[in-house]
Amino acid sequence: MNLAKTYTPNQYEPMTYALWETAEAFAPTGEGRPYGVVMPPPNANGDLHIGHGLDMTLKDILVRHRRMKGDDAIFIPGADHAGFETWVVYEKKLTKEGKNRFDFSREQLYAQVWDFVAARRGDMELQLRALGVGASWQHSVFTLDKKVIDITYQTFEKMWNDDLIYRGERLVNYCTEHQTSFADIEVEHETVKGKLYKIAYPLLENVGEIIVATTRPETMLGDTAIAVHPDDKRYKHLVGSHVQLPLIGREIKIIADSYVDKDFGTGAVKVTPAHDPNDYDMGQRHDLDTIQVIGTDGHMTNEASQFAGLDIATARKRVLAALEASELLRGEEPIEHSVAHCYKCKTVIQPLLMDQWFIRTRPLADKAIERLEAGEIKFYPASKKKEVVNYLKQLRDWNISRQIAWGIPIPAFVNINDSNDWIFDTRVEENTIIVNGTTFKREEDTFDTWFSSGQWPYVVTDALNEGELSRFFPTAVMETGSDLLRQWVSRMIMLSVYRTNQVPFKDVYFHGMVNDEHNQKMSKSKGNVINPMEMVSKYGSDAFRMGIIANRSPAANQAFSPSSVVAGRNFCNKLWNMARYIEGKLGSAYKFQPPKPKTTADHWVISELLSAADRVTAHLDKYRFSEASEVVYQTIWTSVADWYIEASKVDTNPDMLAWVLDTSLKITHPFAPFVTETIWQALPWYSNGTLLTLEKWPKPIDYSEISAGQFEQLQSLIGEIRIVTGNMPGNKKYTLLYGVDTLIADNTELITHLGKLKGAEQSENASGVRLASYSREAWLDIDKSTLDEYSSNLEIRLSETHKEIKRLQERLNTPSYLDRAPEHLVEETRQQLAEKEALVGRLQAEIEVINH
RNA sequence: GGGCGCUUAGCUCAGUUGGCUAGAGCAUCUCGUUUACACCGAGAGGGUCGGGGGUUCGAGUCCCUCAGCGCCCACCA
Repeated sequence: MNLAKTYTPNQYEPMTYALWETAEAFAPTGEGRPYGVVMPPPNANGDLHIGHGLDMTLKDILVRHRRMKGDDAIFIPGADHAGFETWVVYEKKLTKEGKNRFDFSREQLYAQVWDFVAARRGDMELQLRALGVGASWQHSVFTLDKKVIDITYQTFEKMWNDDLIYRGERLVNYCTEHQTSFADIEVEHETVKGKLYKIAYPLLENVGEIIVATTRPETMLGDTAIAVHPDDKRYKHLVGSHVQLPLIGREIKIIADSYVDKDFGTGAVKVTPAHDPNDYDMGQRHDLDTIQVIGTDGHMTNEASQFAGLDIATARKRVLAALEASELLRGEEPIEHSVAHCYKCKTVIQPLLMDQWFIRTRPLADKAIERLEAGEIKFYPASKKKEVVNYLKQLRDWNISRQIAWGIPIPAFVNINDSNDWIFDTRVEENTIIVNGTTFKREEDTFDTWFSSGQWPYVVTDALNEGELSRFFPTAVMETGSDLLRQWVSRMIMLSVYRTNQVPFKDVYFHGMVNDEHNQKMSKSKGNVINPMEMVSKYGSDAFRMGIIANRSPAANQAFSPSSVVAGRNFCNKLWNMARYIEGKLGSAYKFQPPKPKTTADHWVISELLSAADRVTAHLDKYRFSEASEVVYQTIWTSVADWYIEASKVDTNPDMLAWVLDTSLKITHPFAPFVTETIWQALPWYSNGTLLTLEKWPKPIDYSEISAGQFEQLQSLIGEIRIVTGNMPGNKKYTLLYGVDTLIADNTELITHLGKLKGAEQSENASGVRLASYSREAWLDIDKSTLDEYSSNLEIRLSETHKEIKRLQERLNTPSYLDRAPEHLVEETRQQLAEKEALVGRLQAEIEVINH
């Protein structure tokens, strides 16, 4: 025997993967319809989390299935430099070593992080292999590979020339902790409890004061106006006059702007264009000065006069104290409001005025919306399409500058004598360049990671250069987490339409978040994080794969249930043992031959397996992963193991057994690649130097539907026998007695075995329990003492059957049902009624026999 | 403030365009060690599909409404 008693995954998985990899089994063949899937590149510096486990499994199932169906299939892997994410990790490391980013040049930092990531990248890739991800490793792309940078630069240049890029001073989201700006989407808004302070500003031309309300008193130092609503009667007469800015003494104007809400606070608002987006907009409208009082280090600037150098929190306290001392603080009240935070360190985001690079998104978004509305991409679930469109409709310009070293440098240089004179140039390794006699200095910032990742599908397939993999663009499907809908998917669509005039993928499937087993979000602080690699080493990769896709629907945040992984583990063992049984029956000298079905079970199992193969394909083509794996699980366990293998013990057909296992392995392979390949390799009549993963999906073979139907009749007879004898104590065995019945007569051994009977005999005058659900005559020779218990059971069945008959009759007596329901349903109802009526007859006869 | 989604067996969830006795895994109970498998086999119990109303011949499925829960978006100082 080549197969051990129990399947121990850890023992086989690495070897099996090595076999695939050595054979380059996951490289595209160039034959068949191209089916390309790109991997959302995992962070090269990180470990895979449970979400990756789901994400990778889903894509791997699709690709393996399509490959077996004969497509030219490829799963293109990648690794992400994860700009900001990795930068944060590396900066922590520097801090631990007592250093900081200012100790090094940009080049030095870049080189250090490169080495840091290179050392870790292999771990992530090993973990992907452990999950059984069948990726074409020779085509792996790192997000800082030359070809990625080249295309990113091309796109930037094209946008520059198309006037889609601009550099400008704008209010950006800035994290003073990480000292970099963020795109709007990278900022988390959180409702916090704060205070609304009321501050009096003395009027200059008039007597009295005007009171404003603010949650950020320290920014008053940078106020350049007071705004009121133009229709506000309370203040109308003051518009155009001036107030004196407390603590600073600056004279500022009162302006009218319809942005102001008359009913909020005092109806008057201080305007700080340098530190608030709305104020910035008002500043633009009214041509106000911008005075920056908070610096990029999170401390007050020199503009803050006596508060200069203080951090924000201290400045706030001091400002409030100073106002109080001047008797200008007119109260405070608690308020709940939404505040932007850094998604990584939770520091409050400062809106700061900075020179940054922006993409004009409107033209890009509009084109993307056109394509989406034309239905060029199918969304699973469909509701997500609206979400993307809505997002694109309100999208504002995209800040792509990041003040970190770990990323793709922005290829732009500025004239050292004219800060508005920028040129595009890719010589980013130079600090300065001379063009036409003028010296230009390099931009220090790098690109937002999502600017390059947003180009991923056409970059990795070399679609712009008509490379080796360009036939896979647009890719077949993008499968990713619904959290990336805006951040990534929307940008891929925009950028792809812009660069290639094509949508980047035909389908998008979103999976949801994987929560813990009590449906709580996994988090380090809660301590409920489940590590996929631990699950893999405990239960096996296949078990994990089957467990994590079970009972899951698209885009829903759902619990991870370890019991499903246990079920997956048990399933793998079941399959393994089925193979062991068949191995024992066939022997190692067996030569594979096309099967000739003989028994009813043979015909039936062919029909079951072929139907399962079709249903799996139909489900997977619609991304119904749970349903597809459910078909495999039930077919293998119930139809094949419980029915067919048991039946085959009575009448063994070696070629059938070999075909049944062959087909079972094939339909299971996309879901549980390791155990199926391991079995395939262990059985010489299959492997013979081949790989299961490169085998084709099962093809139909001939069988008789009539014979298959006869097996179903036998199943219902056996089912009835089991119902009668199922819960009876002891080992007493009964004999089946039957009338003239060739089906039973031809299958007495089968019925005896599966029904655990003493035997089956033909009898003219049978007595005992008549098996009511079998349409012809069959009895069990049950003795009087057990009959009584059974007869109460019969009464229940009789009354239930009467109820069903009543229901069916009511339906058939409803004229509108007969008129409006489809013909075949009405016919079905009639047949059911006839069957139930016949059953009632048999049940009544049985009860009479027992009672006499 | 806006948008989306969820509520089905003790637990975690399926249920494809409305079709008739609502399914799975795990858990529970009974019986069973038949030489592939106790990570097993056979059988059983358990749900008025969150409440209410409507459309329809027919509703877990479509519509309205109420209640509870969750997620996402958002520049009210």
